Amino acid sequence: MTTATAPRISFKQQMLAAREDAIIAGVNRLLAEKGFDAMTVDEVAAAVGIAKASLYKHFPSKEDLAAAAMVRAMRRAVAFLEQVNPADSALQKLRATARWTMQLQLAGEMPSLPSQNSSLRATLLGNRDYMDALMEVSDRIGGWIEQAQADGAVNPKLPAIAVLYTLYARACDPVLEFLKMGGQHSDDEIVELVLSTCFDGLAARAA
Amino acid sequence: MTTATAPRISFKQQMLAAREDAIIAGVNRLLAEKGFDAMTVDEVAAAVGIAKASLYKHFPSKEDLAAAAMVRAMRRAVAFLEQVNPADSALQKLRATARWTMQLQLAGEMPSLPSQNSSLRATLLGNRDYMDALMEVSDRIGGWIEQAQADGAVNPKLPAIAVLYTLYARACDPVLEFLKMGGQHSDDEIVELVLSTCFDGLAARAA
DNA sequence: GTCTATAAATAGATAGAC
DNA sequence: GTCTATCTATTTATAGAC
Repeated sequence: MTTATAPRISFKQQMLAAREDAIIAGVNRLLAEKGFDAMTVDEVAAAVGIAKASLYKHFPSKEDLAAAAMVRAMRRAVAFLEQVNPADSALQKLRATARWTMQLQLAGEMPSLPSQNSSLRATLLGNRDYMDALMEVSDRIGGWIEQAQADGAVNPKLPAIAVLYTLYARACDPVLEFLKMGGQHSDDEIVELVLSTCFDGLAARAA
Repeated sequence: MTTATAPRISFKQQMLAAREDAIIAGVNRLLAEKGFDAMTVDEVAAAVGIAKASLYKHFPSKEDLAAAAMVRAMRRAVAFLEQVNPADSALQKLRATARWTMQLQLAGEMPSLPSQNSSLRATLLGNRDYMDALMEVSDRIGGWIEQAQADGAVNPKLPAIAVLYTLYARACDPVLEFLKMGGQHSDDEIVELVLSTCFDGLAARAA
């Protein structure tokens, strides 16, 4: 068989994958720092230490570049959700997930949501990998939300979809950046403060 | 005296002000729709129905254009705060204010916060009119927050500045847009849902 | 695949006639 | 002040040598 040649191919592929990982990591950081519109391909090339033309050998356009970063971010989210302690309550799982996203944001690694009329949005809606990962994330978190509502840990009167959107929005909450800039609190304190305020709001019973 | 000529001058000035108001209104809407980076001066000119060069007779740069819109938005906020019912409790005043900002956002008239590393940010920090209005807004709301905490209507253990930032952030909360896109709720329902969730979180006592 | 050099398109800003 | 036409710089994207 070809057992002797397989490692060579795999090695090349690993090198390629490693290079592309470095590119995507740079894109991810720039997306978190300044957003898609303000990010330039030149900056990406400079950040990775590669020529701009080489970037275009890997990704056909700026939007595909950003989409690749968003796909990686989504898959990392799936990977996080898969390793959450199954013994935890649904509420604990939700809190752990929200905490993770907030820590990511404070670390400057959370690409901003394409909530605006960005050209990136249409690209993502047509990206199978992204949409699949997004669905996987939404399904898992959605299940926990329903369970938490059944437990009475989250207000059952809230539409589950509204709770899901709220958790997505908190992952990009500018309050984190504001408080960090204030310099009065540690990152952990900021996260716990926003986390508590968020979940206290979700837990409240209707009057 | 010149009482006879004064109306003519005033009329011209009114025309000028009206034109500039139209420009700023267009900028405000575009800022709300796509943000500063994605907004182009050509779009502004097209929206107002004026030549691009004419725009530059009124405002020296794109950033000054956006800054003018942000100043108007801030002054409108001051005007709103000044007409809030003084008989209301501090909590009611805060709720009314947050409700107003959310309604503005759903109406597509809330310019996004310059929270990112936008070049607009430095411009605003150096803009006296903007900073004055921002301080006025922060002082008024900050006073209500402290009063609401004294009343026990807002958790006194939360730093007042964190509450203030939270209210600013809710004015741009993408949850509103998400829920609106879902099409399951009216604008009023969306506002009340997010508003309640927000203030329930702020009201909760520490364990 | 990576590079340098360059094309092609766009955006911010200006010139100059009216 | 408003317009058309243009400039200049930037940006996305590509050509072609190695």
